[in-house]
Amino acid sequence: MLIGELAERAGTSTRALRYYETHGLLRAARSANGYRVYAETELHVVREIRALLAVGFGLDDIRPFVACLRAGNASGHVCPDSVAVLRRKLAEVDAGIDRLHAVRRELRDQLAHAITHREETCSKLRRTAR
Amino acid sequence: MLIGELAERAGTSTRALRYYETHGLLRAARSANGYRVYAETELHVVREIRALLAVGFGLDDIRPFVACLRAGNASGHVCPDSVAVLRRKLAEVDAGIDRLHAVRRELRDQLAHAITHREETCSKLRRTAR
DNA sequence: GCTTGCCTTGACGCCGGTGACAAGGTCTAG
DNA sequence: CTAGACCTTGTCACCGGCGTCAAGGCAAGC
Repeated sequence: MLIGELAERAGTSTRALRYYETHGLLRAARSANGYRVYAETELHVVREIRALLAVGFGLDDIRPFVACLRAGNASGHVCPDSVAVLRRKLAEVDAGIDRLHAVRRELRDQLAHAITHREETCSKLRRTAR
Repeated sequence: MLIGELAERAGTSTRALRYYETHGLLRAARSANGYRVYAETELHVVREIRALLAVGFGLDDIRPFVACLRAGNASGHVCPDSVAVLRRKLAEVDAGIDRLHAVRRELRDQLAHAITHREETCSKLRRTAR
């Protein structure tokens, strides 16, 4: 399987595949003419990568999952390193949610304040605008 | 007030202030030698900018708030354009929270699945690891 | 042999808000 | 006169996951 076919089957671009390779996530043999030749299993690897990227993982986070797949597991999630990353990401997501809630509160307060004081303050603005 | 003093009083860097100026947020007169000379009011502008950046706004989002301040309002939040941005940002934050919740659910499920299948699948990994 | 379509590496662009550095002008105190 | 503490513009670097173009090699059908 050449890079174009893999890209199409995985629903991504050749550029992305080469990028994953330079970052140690994908493996390819080389044919006599220098073309990358992929094993069938790499398709699963690429799909794992894409799925995790879509969830918001970085390439570094994904590395353990790929290693887990290569170790012969049906899922990349079952190895200790993967689980550790999953836990860490879960904590990060929780932190992100908290932060967004704080921002949301502040935005709502500012919005409420803005609407309350709209009459008095914007009368001045309306006068200057005309 | 020169740029160094404004930077220190606002708790930021001269680099940032020049950046804000190139993006149309800050205004400065020039003295005979070419130095930027800031009016006292620019301090409030810079503080508004920093506060909004800290909440997660981009410079483009901040522009209406600065305009609102310059129009003579005590707060940059009270003008229609600012309120529109606040509403939009609030919606964005809500969307972000929803997305993170979805991610969180998925992570939790994958984590649960990984732990459930740890025994059967990782026995193979442990054997290869040794 | 020519075209077409695949493949290769290399390198720049993006987005946003700076940090950091270069090479110079200016002002003030000693 | 000089040191040093300001100021100026301009440029590169960063982060991440690619898109995109450049310039070229290789395979296959006509």
